Amino acid sequence: MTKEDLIHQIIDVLARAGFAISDRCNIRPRSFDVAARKGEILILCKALFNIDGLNEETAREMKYLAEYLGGSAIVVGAKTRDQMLEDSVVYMRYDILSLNVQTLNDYFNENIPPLVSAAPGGLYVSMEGNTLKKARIDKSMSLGTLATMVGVSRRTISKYEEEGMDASIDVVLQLEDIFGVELARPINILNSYGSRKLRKKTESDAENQITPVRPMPEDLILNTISMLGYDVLPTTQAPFKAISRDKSSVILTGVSEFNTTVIKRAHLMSSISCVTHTKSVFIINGHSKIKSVENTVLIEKKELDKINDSQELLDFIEERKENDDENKGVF
Amino acid sequence: MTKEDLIHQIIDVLARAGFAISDRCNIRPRSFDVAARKGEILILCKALFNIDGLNEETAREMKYLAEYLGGSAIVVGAKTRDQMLEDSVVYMRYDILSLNVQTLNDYFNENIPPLVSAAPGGLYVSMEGNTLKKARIDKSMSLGTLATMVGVSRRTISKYEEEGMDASIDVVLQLEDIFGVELARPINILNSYGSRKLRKKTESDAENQITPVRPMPEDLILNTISMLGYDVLPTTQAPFKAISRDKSSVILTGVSEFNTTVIKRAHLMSSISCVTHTKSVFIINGHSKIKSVENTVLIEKKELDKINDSQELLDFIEERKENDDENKGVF
DNA sequence: TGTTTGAACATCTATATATATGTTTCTTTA
DNA sequence: TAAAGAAACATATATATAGATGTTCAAACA
Repeated sequence: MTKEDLIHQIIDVLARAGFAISDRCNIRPRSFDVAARKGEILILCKALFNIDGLNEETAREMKYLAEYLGGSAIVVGAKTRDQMLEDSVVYMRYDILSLNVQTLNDYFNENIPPLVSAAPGGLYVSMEGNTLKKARIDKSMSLGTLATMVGVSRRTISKYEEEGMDASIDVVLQLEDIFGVELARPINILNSYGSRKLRKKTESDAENQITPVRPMPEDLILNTISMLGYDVLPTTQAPFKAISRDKSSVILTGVSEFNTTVIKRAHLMSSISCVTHTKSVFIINGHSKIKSVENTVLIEKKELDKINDSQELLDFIEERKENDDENKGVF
Repeated sequence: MTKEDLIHQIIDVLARAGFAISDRCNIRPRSFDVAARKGEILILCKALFNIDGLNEETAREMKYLAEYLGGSAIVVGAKTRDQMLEDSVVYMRYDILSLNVQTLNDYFNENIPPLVSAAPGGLYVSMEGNTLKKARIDKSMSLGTLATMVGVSRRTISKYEEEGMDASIDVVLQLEDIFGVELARPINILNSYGSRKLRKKTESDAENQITPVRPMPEDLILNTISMLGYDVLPTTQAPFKAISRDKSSVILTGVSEFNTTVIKRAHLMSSISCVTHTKSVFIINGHSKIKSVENTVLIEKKELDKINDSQELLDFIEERKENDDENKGVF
């Protein structure tokens, strides 16, 4: 089968589904091969015998055109690397959904959407987490019991339920068998959100818009520092909570209650601040038993609230550091 | 060798190179393991026995921290998948440069930068294109001759010279042998621009800033349309030059001289515009022998210049289409 | 100070992608 | 209209990455 045959098959499938189909795009440079419309549905379709032949620039252009024309970009092909594309499986190429003619036909003429997507590691099925959880609880089954039954870890079942992980095909079949309900989430060819990663990003964006995150006490403190005239750059995986900077200085900024780990963190921050040539401050939400750890200055929230601008903060830091040096010496 | 051993070795290497080294970061969540400074150089370093263990979020955080602290993020490890990391080779993991301890030591203590990078397809070396071209021309050798000598295609040699492609190791060795000059471009661990793809993007950005692209006649015509009040979205791989849209309509917009392919293009645009529910216009830079092709309206640049706003353009299109329908009928 | 919880790592597997190039097909030029 | 030139395609190869999970070690909790 050549690309030529492919195009004829694609046109045949879409025509039978009632699509109006444009002439073939034979002009170079080209991205898609045909456009097709049925009602509100517009498809820009590229045919490639080997879907790996799609190149990045072409993919970008197809997405771009689809966006501005209000349609969907897809690739229809026959093989990838050394194997044929499987029926009912979708593949992603530069974030463009790719499938074979049979799967296209099932979708538009038989009303059977694909259920399986190819991803690094193999073929996976996306499940309805709520349905699974409900079914499991209805049968009063624990995570552990179910996990053992289908041969995966407890953590994995838990992730299926919160839709944080796709499952392999045999696991889904077993689960559907156990509960007698459909769990597989059909894949919409027309508005594909691409990979799970992109899907997650899109979803969390949507969630953020709906339910504004309730600010934590620590965020309020960072906000206070920001009010003093600092750029506050929050971190998620560092020994400090943020990097605060203004024109003249950069400050590693820790924030927390006073607990046993504060001193450990403050030590580490001191060490890092020496190397990074920054200042180091730890804001304590509540009472602090000590005033500084090496060159990390500990400031209680009450004290911070009395400070009005960045210069006052710098003065406060310098003063406390000097006093402490006199009292305790440098470690 | 464990991660523990690795960290000690890294610290040893950096200490011998005269770096000041921070305490180890043992606190969770963590991204980097140690920070190290020497003069203006600041390194955030993570140790991983298997560099594949780096996860995306950690990589993002390391780049973020490095950027705001004015330093470089690197991963030092020992293996990837089932093989050891090779000496003098750098690997990319989520766009963070990764290497083994030996390569790190060569760089900072022996002043030997790595030359080879791992990429899909194998190991590659980046060459100085100008040096190669100069050497080849000095020996008055043609692309074809040289290509045959090292066993690659003419096109490939050409791409090496314009630095659009990296070469495999044996090719570089042969070339250096033939010309007796060093061609390999040393890799800077500290400001790595990541993959070739990223590098190209950065370079072309820089070029665009320095030498503003001279506008082509076709761009000027698109500009004219933009002046009429349209959003003009240029395309690079479509049978039309742009999609122009305002509040009420979307227009597939072709632009070129009048030549033999114009009619072919206009036909295709007509077909696509039917399917995409858009209008279709072809601006002719010069004289046009015909006024329309199916529902694609051909407009000479002179005519376009007389039009003052988007409504006038729409009227013009409708009028010409109707006239033509009467004269020639719909194809 | 144990105990529990969860992050970090190492590891396995199969897919996705970048480099490289020969062949085919379209476009342009003489 | 034929020849030259340029895309597009198919394909080979090895790396990069996502899903999945057991083990280890640090944090949080009682």
